[in-house]
Amino acid sequence: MSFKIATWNINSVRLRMPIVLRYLKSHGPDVLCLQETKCRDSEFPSSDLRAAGYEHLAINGQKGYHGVAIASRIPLTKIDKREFCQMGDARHISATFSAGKRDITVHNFYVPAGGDIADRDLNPKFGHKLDFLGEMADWIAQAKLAETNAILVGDLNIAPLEHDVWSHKALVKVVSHTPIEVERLQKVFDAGPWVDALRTKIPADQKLYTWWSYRSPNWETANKGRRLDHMWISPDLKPALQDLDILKEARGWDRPSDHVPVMISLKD
DNA sequence: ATGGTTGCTTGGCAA
Repeated sequence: MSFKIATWNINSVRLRMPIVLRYLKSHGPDVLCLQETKCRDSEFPSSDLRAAGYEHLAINGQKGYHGVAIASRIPLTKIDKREFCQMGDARHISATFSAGKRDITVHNFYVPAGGDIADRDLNPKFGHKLDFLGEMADWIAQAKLAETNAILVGDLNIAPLEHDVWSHKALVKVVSHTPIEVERLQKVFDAGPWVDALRTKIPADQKLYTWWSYRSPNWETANKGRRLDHMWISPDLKPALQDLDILKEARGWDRPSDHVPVMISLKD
């Protein structure tokens, strides 16, 4: 027996319902975490997800921007949302579910993208991103979130390793891959400490991407991707980690998100 | 070096 959990920045859940349902049908995650749903809770396509067998929903949305949600085949309890940086943004939701003998809590995050200029004095959005990561690290450490039976997923908007981007040299000053962001993300990681599920399965010396910009019409041949989406697990879950599936093919689906779904399976 | 595209909305951000 194993269970599957996936994360996907969907860039408007209402617009993407055809491909969400396609993914659920073809890959059957037990739990799907979405980011950038971009709609109010009342506008969330709950009935379509329920009809597809994902009856248990945890939604934290807002009009037009951000928004996170968890759709699950198995019951969700202890649904909780946390606000960061007193911005009122919908960027986190958590829930607990039973997987075999374990009760696992998943934290679903959408970290601020941070704007275009990697300087907090010139660009408040970059400062917000750094502050958000600081609050994440403090909370994870204080609440001991990663001690046991915990998973952190989401669009963290940072590609930390050299081979998480198509060219380390070309992107080292580009927001998402700058040393200060990588350092802040590392503090969030160490606050667990977490285990990087993707890099446990695919070594750090291999290129690995989950996002390809819309601004490249030939995204597939150019392949200038970045690994912005992450799945971290508490150390006790590492022996249970089975498979990893990064569905690059979904970037080529009709009216795609610029991110692709990432799924791990864990034996229970 | 710059601009490239998409979504939410319909002018201009945000990503």
